[in-house]
Amino acid sequence: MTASPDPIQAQLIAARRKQILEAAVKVFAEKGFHQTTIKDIAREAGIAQGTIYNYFENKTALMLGIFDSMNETDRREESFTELASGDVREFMKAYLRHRLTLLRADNFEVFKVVLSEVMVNKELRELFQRNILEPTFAIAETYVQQWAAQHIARSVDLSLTMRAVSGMVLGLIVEYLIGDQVLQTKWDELPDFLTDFILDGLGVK
Amino acid sequence: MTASPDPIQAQLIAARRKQILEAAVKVFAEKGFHQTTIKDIAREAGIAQGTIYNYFENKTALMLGIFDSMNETDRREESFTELASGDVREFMKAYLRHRLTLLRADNFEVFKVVLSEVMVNKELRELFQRNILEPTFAIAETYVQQWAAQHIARSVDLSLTMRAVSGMVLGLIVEYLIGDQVLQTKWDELPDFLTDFILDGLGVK
Amino acid sequence: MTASPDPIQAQLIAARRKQILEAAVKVFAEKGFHQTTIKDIAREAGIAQGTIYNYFENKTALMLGIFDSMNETDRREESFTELASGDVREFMKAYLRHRLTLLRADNFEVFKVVLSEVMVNKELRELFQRNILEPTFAIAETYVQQWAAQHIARSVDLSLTMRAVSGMVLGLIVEYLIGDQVLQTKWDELPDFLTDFILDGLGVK
Amino acid sequence: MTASPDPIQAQLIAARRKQILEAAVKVFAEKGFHQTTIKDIAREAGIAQGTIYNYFENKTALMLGIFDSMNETDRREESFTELASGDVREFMKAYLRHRLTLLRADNFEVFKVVLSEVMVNKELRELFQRNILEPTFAIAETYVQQWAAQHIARSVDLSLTMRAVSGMVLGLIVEYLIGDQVLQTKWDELPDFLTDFILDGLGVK
DNA sequence: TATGAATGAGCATTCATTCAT
DNA sequence: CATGAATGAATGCTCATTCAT
Repeated sequence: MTASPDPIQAQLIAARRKQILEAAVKVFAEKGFHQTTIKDIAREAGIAQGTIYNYFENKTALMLGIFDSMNETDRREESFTELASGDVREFMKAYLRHRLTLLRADNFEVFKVVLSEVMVNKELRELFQRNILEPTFAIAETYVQQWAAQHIARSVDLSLTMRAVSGMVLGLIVEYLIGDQVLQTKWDELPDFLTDFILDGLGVK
Repeated sequence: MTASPDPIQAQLIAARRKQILEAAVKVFAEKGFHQTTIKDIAREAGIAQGTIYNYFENKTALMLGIFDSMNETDRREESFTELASGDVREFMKAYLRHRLTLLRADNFEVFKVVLSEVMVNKELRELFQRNILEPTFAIAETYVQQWAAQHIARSVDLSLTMRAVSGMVLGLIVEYLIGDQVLQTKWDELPDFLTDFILDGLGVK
Repeated sequence: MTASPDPIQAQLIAARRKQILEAAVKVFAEKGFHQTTIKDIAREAGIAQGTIYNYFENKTALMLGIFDSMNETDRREESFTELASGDVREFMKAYLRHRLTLLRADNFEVFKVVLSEVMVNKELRELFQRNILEPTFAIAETYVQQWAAQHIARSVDLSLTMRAVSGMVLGLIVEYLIGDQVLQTKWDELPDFLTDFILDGLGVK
Repeated sequence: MTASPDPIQAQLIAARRKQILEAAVKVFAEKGFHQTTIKDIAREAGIAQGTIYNYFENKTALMLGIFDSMNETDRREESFTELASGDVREFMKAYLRHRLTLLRADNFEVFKVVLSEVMVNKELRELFQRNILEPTFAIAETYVQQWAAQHIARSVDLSLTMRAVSGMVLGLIVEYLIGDQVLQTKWDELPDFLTDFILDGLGVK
C-alpha cells in the first residue's frame, strides 16, 4: 500500500534492477536497442522474461534506467575535478585521460547504445538533454569559468570552448567506436596529444 | 535477361532510385531507421510498397544506397579543397564553414540516421568504414601532408590531428543534433571560433 | 490517396470483410470473444492472421463489424412491419414468429456473443445503445403508437409496453441460449402462446 | 490433513472466502470477468494474490463461488413466497417488486457478470443450468401449480408461463443494464405496470 | 497461512517481403 | 515494371499460477 519502507526489500529490488540493467547494457551494446529482444536480455540476466516487467515498465524504460546509471556514474566521477590543482597542462591531461582512457572499458559500450538511440528517439533525446547534457555543462561551466580566469590569457567564449573540447572528445569516441584503426592503435597517446593541441593549437607559421 | 544496355532505361532506373532514396532519407530522418516502415517510404515517394523492392533488395539496402549518395556528394564537394589557396586561416575557416554551415541544411538529418544506425549495426559499420571513412581520411591525408609541410611549424602527428579536427566537427554536429541550445544559437560563429581554437589553442598563461 | 473509387476493388474488399466477419461470428459463438484468438478466426476464414488486420483495425473492430451487420440485417427485415395489416392477433403472431423462429438459425449465435460482450464492455455498450437499441425503439415507437390507437382499448404506457414485450422476447432467447430444456423443446409453440399471453393476460379469476 | 473439524477455523475460512468473493464481485462488475486480473481482486480485498489461491482453485472457481452465493441468497429470499397470501394482484406485485426493485442495488451488478460469462462459457453455463435455473424453476413449478389452480381461469401451459414471466423480468433487467434510458427512469413503475400487463394483457379491442 | 516475486505460456499486433494480376 | 493484398515470422507484453520464505 505505502511505499515499501523495508530496507532489505529495497536492496533486493535495487540488486535485481542492477542485474537486469547490466544484462541489458551488454546485449544492447552487442546488437543495438532494436535488434535486442526482451528474451535476449532475460537470457543474459538468467531470469524469465516476465520478471523484467516486474522491474521496468517496458523496453524503453530499460533505456531510461541506463541513463540514470550513467548519471550516477558521472556524478561519482565528477570528483576528479578536484584535480584542478595547479598545473594547467597536467590538469588537462588528467581530464582527457579520465574521459578517454579510464572510461573506455565499460562505458564506451553503453555510450554506443545510448547515443545511437538518442539521436533517433525524440523522447529519449529530450530526457538525455535535460538529465545528462544540460546538468553536465551547467556544473562544468561554473568550474571552467574560475579555471579560465586563472589560466587563459585571451578572452574566449567559454560555452563554445567547452563544447569544442567535449565535442572533440565525443567525436573521437565515435570515430573509435565506428572502428577507426588509427585511433584504436594510438588511443593511449591521445591525452598527451590532445593536451598540446588544445592548449597550443597547431601553431601555424 | 542481359544487363540492360539501354541508356534511357538506365536513366529511368537511376531517377526512380533517387526518388526512393530521397523519400527514405526524409522519413528516416524524421522517425529513425527502425521506426520507419517500407509503407512510410512508399507513401512519401508516392509509389507502391512493392515497387521499392524492384530497386532495392531490402530495407538495409536503402541504407547502403544512402551511403553511396553521401559518398558521391562528398566527392563532388571535395572540390572545395581547391580553396587551399594561400592563407592558412582563410582556408581553415572555409573548410569549417563548408562542413558546418553549408552542409547543415539537408545533410545533418541524413547524418543523424546514418550515424545512429552505423553505431549499432556491424555490417553497416564495416561498409561505412571501408567506403566512407577510410577513403575520406586517405585522400585527406596526402593533401594535408603538403599543407602541413608549408604551414605548420612544429612537427605533429598528422593522422591524429586530422582525427582530432574531424572528430571535433563530428562531435559538435552530434551535440547540435541532440539539441544543445547554445550550439544551435551560436552555430554560425563556429567557423571563426574554431579556426582560432585550432590554430592558436587556448593560449594558457 | 483518395478513397478508392474502383467498384470492383470495393466489392472485393466487402467480400473479404464479410468472409472474415462470418468466420469471427462462428468462432466467437463457439468460444466467446475473449477465448477466441485472431489465429482461430484466421484459420476459420482460411486466411493468414495478418490479413485480418488489413480489414479490421483490431479485435474489437471485429465486434463493431458484427454490430454493423446486425444493423443491416435488422433494417432489411424491418419490412415485416408491413404485416401490420388487419388482425391484431395475426400481427402479433407474425411479429413473434419472426423474432423468435425465423431469426433463430443464424442470429441467436451472434446474439449470444454480442450480448455477452455488451454487458461487460462499456465502449461496446454505448455503441450498441446508440446504434442498435435506440434506433430500433424509436422506429418501433411511432409505429406502435398508431397500432395501439386502433387496437388497444385501455390506455397504456406504450414505451413500457414495448420494453415489456421486447424484454420478454429477449429474456426468452437468453433462457433458450443458456440451455433451458423446456424452451428448447417447446420453442415453436411460443408465437401462439405468447400472443395469447400478451393480448389476454393470465386471466385471473 | 483431515477435514478441519475446528469450527473456529471453519468460520475464519468462510469469512476470508466471503471477503474475497465480495471483492471479486465488485471488480468483476466494474470491469468484467476477463478484464479483471487476480491482482485487481487481491488489491480490492486488501490481501496478496497468492492468498486467493488458498481459498479458490483458480479464477473460474471465483465465478463458481459467486454462483453459490447467488444460490444462497435466492434460497433465503425465496421465503417471500409466503406472501402467497390471498390477493393475486398483490402477490404478483410483491413478486415483481422483489425481483425488480429490492434486488436491484447489489445483485444486478453480479447478474451482469454472471450472465455475460454464462452465455459464453460452456462449463459455467451447465453449472448455472444445473445449480440455479433448474432448481429455481422446479421449486417454483410445484408452487405455481397450486397457485394457478386457485386463481387462473383458463388452462395454460404453466412451464411456458413461468418462463414467459421470468423471461420478461430477465429481459427487462438486461435492457436496464445495457443502459436503456426509459427503463432507468421508470423502473419503479414496473411492478404495478407489469402486474396489470401480466394479469390482464393488452386488452385489444 | 500469507506473501509477492518469479515464471513462461499465450496473444494481439506489426511489418518486411512476396507474387499474382 | 507497378501494384498492393496476402503472408506469417517475430516480438513486446500480460497475467494466471506457483512456491520459497
